Amino acid sequence: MKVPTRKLISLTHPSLNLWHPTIDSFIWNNLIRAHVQPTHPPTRPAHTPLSIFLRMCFHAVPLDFYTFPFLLQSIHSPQTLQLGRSIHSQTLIFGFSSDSFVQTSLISMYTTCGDVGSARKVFDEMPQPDLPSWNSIINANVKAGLLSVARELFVKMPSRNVISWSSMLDGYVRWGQCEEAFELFGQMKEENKVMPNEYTVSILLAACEQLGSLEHGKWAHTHVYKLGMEINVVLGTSLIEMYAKCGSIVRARLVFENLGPKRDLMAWTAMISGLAMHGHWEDCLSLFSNMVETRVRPDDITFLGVLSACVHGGLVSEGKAMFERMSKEFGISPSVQHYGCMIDLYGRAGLIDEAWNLLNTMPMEPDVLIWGALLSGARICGDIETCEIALNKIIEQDPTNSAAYVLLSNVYAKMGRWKDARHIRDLMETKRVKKVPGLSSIEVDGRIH
DNA sequence: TTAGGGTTAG
Repeated sequence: MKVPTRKLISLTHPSLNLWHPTIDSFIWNNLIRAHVQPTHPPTRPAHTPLSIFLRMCFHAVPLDFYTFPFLLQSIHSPQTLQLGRSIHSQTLIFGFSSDSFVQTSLISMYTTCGDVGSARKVFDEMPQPDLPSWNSIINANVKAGLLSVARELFVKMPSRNVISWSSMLDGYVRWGQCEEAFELFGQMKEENKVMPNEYTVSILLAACEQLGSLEHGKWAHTHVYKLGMEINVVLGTSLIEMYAKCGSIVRARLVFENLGPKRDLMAWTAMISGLAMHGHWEDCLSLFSNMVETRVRPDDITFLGVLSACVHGGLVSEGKAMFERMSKEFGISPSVQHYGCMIDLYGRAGLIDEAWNLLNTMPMEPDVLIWGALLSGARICGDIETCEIALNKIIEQDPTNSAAYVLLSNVYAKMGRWKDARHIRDLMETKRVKKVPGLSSIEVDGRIH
């Protein structure tokens, strides 16, 4: 049946006042879809999926079975949960609530909003859930860490495909139960009904990475060949990561080289971070240059790798240059971690003034790691005043950090400030007595300052 | 010509 077309009322929607005389559901659905996907570079569009949907209703364009799955894709954070609920009720009003595509979209919407309970309600109301719905509800429980519920559903489902197995495996790996993951993978192979794919192996590699076990990693890698899989960029990135984290930078590099022109931002970044992790700062920096030459744009994570290589190599001027290029050349505003790297870099080089200068320009509140980096720099070059300030900040932000109390008390002793030293010792005693969670740090801070 | 489950860097 042909969907009837509707005239667009131009006045109500200036920028949708296309010269087309008619616009039908198909176009409206795709207009919604187009607005769900983020644009490059990010813009502030004049319309949102919701506003388009509302106008669609206003113009009495008939909704169809595609409309809600698209619209629901725009709800993907806990902040938008209320809106998601309203859309859910609209599916009931418009009579699409018993469509399995709409229902699965609702389950996944509630999952991304962190509301497993509602996801489960939708699922439980389905008389005959199909495979995507089962997979979707398993995924909801996996994301929420409800592994036993996920497993229960996994066992109960009438049929399983590779996604079902991968989701369950992912749950175990995600929540640190790697042994269970390997066991389940064994079961998957034993049953031999469903073949593992690139997704499955990626998850398995994440498990190896978590265990830091090169043996497991090599074993998983052999599966890639046994299964006749092509190493795509995602799988390649997982392999690079795994080898780097399991201690074999040589194997990581080999995988990286074999990826050839398929290399994307993720693959480059994994290799760059791996080299940084292994202290190969020269290779790391030259790889970064290659990346830029290849016209792959680095992002904030890439720079974390590059900067940490500079920290480990003690490359102050290179680090400084990279830090500047990051915002000037690539438009990436440094995060607290980037500042942390730089302050660490300056600190280790004994450039406490430089570290202070940078710290003072930070647009965000320096965190414990920043103060910690400044502290270790100050300790190296014996800048006792900076030590005192940093330690007070650390205690202020992390009142349970007993090492900081001891250090601060020592600092005061060294400065001859015996009263202050005593005071910090007392404070620590008090803290030990009142080791009750919820005792606010303000009490402690109040006495320090 | 449009739709719903799973993977990668910290």
